[in-house]
Amino acid sequence: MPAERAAVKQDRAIRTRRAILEAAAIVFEEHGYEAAKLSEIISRARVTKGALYFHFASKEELALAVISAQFENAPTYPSRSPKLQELVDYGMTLAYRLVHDPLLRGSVRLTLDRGGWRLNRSGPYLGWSDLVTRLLREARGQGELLPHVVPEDTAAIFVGAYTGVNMMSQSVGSFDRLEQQVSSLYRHLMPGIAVPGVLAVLDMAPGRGACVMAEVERTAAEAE
Amino acid sequence: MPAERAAVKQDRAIRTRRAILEAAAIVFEEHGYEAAKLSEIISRARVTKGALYFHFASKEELALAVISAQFENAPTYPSRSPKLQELVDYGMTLAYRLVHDPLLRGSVRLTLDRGGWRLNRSGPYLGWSDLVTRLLREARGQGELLPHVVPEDTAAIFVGAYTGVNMMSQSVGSFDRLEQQVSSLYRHLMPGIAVPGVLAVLDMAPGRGACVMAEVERTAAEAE
Amino acid sequence: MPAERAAVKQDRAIRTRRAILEAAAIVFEEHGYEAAKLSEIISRARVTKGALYFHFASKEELALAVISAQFENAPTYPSRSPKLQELVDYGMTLAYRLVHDPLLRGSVRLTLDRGGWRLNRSGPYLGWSDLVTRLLREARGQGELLPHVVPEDTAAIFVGAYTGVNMMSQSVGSFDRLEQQVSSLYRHLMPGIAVPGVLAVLDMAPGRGACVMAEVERTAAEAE
Amino acid sequence: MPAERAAVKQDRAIRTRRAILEAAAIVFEEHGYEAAKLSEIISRARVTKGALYFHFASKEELALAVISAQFENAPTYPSRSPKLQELVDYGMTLAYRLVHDPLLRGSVRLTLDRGGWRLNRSGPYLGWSDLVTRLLREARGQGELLPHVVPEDTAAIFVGAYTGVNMMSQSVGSFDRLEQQVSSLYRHLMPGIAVPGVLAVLDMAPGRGACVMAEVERTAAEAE
DNA sequence: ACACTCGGGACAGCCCGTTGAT
DNA sequence: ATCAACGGGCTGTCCCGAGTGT
Repeated sequence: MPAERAAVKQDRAIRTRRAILEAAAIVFEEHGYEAAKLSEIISRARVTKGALYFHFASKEELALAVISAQFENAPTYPSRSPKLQELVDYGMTLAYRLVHDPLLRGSVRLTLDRGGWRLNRSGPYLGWSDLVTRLLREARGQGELLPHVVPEDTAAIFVGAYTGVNMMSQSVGSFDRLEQQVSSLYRHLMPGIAVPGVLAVLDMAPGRGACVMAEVERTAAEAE
Repeated sequence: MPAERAAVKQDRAIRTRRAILEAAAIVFEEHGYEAAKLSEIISRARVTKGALYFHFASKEELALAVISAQFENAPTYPSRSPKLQELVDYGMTLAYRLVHDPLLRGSVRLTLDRGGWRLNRSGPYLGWSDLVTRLLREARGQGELLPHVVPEDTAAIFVGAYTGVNMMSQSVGSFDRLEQQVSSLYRHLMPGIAVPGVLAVLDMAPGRGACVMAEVERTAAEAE
Repeated sequence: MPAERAAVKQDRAIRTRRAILEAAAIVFEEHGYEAAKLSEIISRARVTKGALYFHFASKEELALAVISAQFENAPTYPSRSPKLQELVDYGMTLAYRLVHDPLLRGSVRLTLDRGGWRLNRSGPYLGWSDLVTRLLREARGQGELLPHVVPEDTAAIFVGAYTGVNMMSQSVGSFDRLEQQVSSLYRHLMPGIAVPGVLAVLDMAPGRGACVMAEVERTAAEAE
Repeated sequence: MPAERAAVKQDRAIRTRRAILEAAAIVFEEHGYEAAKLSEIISRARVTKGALYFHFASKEELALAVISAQFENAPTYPSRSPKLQELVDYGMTLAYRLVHDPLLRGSVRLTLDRGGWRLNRSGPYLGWSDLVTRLLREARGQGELLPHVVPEDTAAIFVGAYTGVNMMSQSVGSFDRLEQQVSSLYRHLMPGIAVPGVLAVLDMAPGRGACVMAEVERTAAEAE
């Protein structure tokens, strides 16, 4: 049966592809795009150059594959009553995922390395800035923001600061503390953004990321 | 006069060295350490490989020279009455210098690329974190900080956020707006740090960097 | 059949590897290790640098491969009744092989260039000195040596003199006369080593090398 | 006084030249011509590149200067009654000088490295072979040689063997034993060359070199 | 379809032996 | 006798495709 045969073949192929992708993510994350060597990737993935070349036509394509692999399992977050809580949830969840998913880390590193921020608007990637801007606009509509806040500007600060904290965390090596640092970042930024009433009810604890992820998975399981 | 002769000789050499350094800073800033090619540096500096090798023994040494070149003309800031104003001044001045000094930009990029944050503590460089921590401690001594602020943690957030905003600014290309964005960052962070009385008197305007630099140069000229 | 698959692929690879090895031997022999240029080797072997890099990771590894390639087809000599005849046979055969095998010449040149004599004791190579010493000890046991001969010392002289004659022969360019010169060396040295009775029956003629080699190959063919 | 000043200058210049020459000899001896680096020579001689190029126009000229520096203080040996004793004296003296004069060692190494044996006939260098051949011819004229000896052939063996023993001695590191090994070489070769009557009276002891050198210097001092 | 061995060019960085401006 | 600059060229090795097998 051709279908079955194809399935069998794809099975092994998929495992190989997955191994290459993960190894690539790690190496890209560690050295950046240019400094990453294919040879290290293949030795880490226990495959030969031929295998890699079969799945990915070039180094660049491999990098793009790493970047876009993340979107396949990106979670969708539930709505929250103070809209700003969604903003917090997004950041905390991202921190949680960054700590646990090397592929996502590689993806982020590549995104920062190559072409910088502009390219992120293109492709399937909508851009954090746009997302944050939208959330802030909605929060503004519900009267959660202090009067002087301009959504676009604050979004830019937000994204920049988040990225910087993430980078620093990785560089310092205290990567396991990323969630705490992101939490701390929120606590530093929110007083300048949110009205007191909202600020008081926001949950910005370090464990928030894990909490939300668990909830998301639970609802996903129920839906099925 | 031997001194004069040496001066004459060093004159051209120093110009060459300077040219190499600036070209290197630009290229390093643009591509990062690994991806930067010596050939581009020398073509941009209008020198030959031999000239480069005469002044710098290796690519790494060149990078280190770019990094440390910044400390030679680092300004010293005057004390301020609200201690937090010094923190603002430091950041705003840095932003001002980043915009106007390509060498400094290259230095920062290299500092982020190579070895990350840890290495900065070694050498003559005390590390931004340490500096910020010190300033915060002094501010705490003068009752300028909100009670829940922990200097070390806040310093980490500060440095990370600043770096991220800087990076994003460069990537987006709207580098001329860096001072405004840094100013914006301060306005977002300070409400979570400073007591209201101090917050009201802090000058965090985008022009603050240029203002302080002018003052520094004026006093330097007077001292001489 | 996996063996066959490997054989097919290796076939071309082996030819390439062989070509590189021989070209390298010639170039190394001509210029010595340091002065030898990889570019000359690859142009002489009609391969590209990629091919070379696939088979040998570095210039040094290539040199080591040339050195050790000689041991793979080193012949084993039959025992002789006057033990000293074996000593003669060894030297004459070596001369014969040196004339006809460029790989062996390269190997010898490299052995002399790099690290000198000491390194040869390590690895699979026991060292000419040890071999000669052993043969002399056996000859002593059979009463073939003059009383004042000390095996170790004589072996050192032997090896040194042999090497020097070989070198000179190559340098002068009259390399085709190597066998005659080695023969002459033996005729000069043996009277100071062997007892008259043995000296009279030793075959030290220039053709001895070819003669022994033919015998060795004949027995090898029979064994198979 | 200009003459005196000039003399002073020459004095320093000569010392510099001498220092360069000795450093070059050591480096050339250690690495051979191609592998020797000018940078190592100048650092060892404590001079700058400019100084080197003031005295020697190129690396090759420096090498040639090292080679020919040896002839300036080459001793002239007295005649001996058995002519073969002169041959021994020549070799033993050379061994003595090799051990004590790094410049001579460098010269020999260069002579072997570059162009090999042929070039030695050209230039001011007459060639060991010719010298040995002449001595042997004279010995033949006085009936000191065994009947089957052919001066040219024996000279070739002699020179080759001597060179080889020297090389080996240096490689092994037991360079202090060179005189003993050369002595041993003579003892091995002479029985195949000299008639018994002469062989009995030849002085081939290891101390012979020092002995002859002392004699030479004594007569040189007397002549003056 | 999937995988691997083998080979192809192209530079990058390094560093070396050399000359001009003084 | 110096400092500064030159440009050639070597080794390493990287990213890739052609050819072959399972």
